[in-house]
Amino acid sequence: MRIGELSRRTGVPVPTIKYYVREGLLPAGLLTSPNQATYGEAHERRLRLIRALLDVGGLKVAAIGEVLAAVDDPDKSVHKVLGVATDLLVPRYAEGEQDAAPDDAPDAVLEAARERVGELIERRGWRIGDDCPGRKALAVTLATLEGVGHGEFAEVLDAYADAAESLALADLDYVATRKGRDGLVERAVIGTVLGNALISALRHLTHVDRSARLYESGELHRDASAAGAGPGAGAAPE
Amino acid sequence: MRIGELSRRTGVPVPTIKYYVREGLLPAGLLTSPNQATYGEAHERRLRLIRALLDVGGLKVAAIGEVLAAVDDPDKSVHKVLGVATDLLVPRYAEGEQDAAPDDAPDAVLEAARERVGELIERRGWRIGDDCPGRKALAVTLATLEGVGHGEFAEVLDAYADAAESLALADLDYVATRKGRDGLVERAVIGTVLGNALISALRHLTHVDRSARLYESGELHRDASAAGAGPGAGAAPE
DNA sequence: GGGTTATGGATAGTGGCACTACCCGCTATC
DNA sequence: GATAGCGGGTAGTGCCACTATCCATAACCC
Repeated sequence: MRIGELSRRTGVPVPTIKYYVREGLLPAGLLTSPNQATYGEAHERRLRLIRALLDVGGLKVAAIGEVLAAVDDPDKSVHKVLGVATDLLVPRYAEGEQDAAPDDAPDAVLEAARERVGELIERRGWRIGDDCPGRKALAVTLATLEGVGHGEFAEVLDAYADAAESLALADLDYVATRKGRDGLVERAVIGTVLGNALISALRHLTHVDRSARLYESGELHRDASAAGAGPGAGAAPE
Repeated sequence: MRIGELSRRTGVPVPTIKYYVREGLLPAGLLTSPNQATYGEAHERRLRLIRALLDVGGLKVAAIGEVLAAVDDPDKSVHKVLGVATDLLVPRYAEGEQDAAPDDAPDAVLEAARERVGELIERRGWRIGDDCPGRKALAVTLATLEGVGHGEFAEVLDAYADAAESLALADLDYVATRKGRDGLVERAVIGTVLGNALISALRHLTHVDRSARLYESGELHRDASAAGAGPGAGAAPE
């Protein structure tokens, strides 16, 4: 097929497809003459994957490029590709994140949180390297909780870790059914990214359900004139 | 305190604080003279909350404005505020999301996914309105899975739902310890947003652990020269 | 075979968003 | 009284995911 049909099939505009090719997300079409190329089913799959990672996964184009480059590199071990892939999915709290009170305590809170993360990992027996970005991501989250005065929320950490382990088991059921490296890696990427979207949506639903049961008598969420919340401005708290 | 100290305490630049005030996220300081104002501890808390929702929660400024406006509106019931808050956290798949093949099937896949979501909700006995955005969010995710050729992943849906229910229980333990409306609502918001970040980070860690156990003998994640993945370009798949 | 449409390739521009710079006249502080 | 900080406003910045435009050529359609 040519680019027009690829565009029609996937709903991605032609210029956008060209853009993805330029960015290295999508391999160029196979040239049949100096200025004519054809695209195969692999291109279509790849394109849909890109859109999934972009729209549902919320990854940015550059990150997708890195993930796909790792996936396409046959020299990388499964473990390493999975490492790259999952690393890219964790929001990259660049360097100086958090409030970082310059004179008070630069990041003593963060350091304490890191420690707690280490304890958790040890308690769980997880095999995780010292500079795995997930450690920092979790520590930043815990530190942020402290920062907003909700450090107690961390008490549910173990319940969350239980849930995460159940999810990992479920993911494994899916991923490990494939034997070939490529299919396996793709499943892992999909599982990680879309799995996050899945759990997030499900959490939303369970929260709505809980809220309905507890704080509202008969009315259902969004049945009446619920939400809406006029043009969001003019807050007047405290 | 004046704006400079507020800035120093939270690490947020003064112009940014002014920007938040302009956007209605943060109430203005109390004027003591025509051009002099003081800020209290409530401002500091609010500011930290804004940064948490922004940096860790990934909400955009406008969405934060809506959430806070709802939180600050004493006329809104707990259930409604929670509805607004959790709604804003679900990525707003605007309208025409997904691939949307224009001639093939406009969104038959999406419709089928919606149906499956309905069945799940019924099966679970969740009390959720028909136009709750979470339904769509979940349906979009399922449809996307189909689109990338991984519809089978939806088989783990029930396992995910189990996990989501456990998490909801844990959240409840935390939220319901507060009785006053305001504290309760804030806990709910925090729990929803930061809880997502928490579970996402924990999932990352469990995946790294699983990956290490399964696909690598002794080496630990990121111990050696793992990731890195040079300038992401020049992919050559298929 | 001649006109319309689509294509590959490239450069430049757009729109959204979260800030950030700059300026003014005034005020707190040393 | 000098210096630094402040409230308030407008305009600009940097990043990012596209999108527009152009060109010469190729495909398709009668």
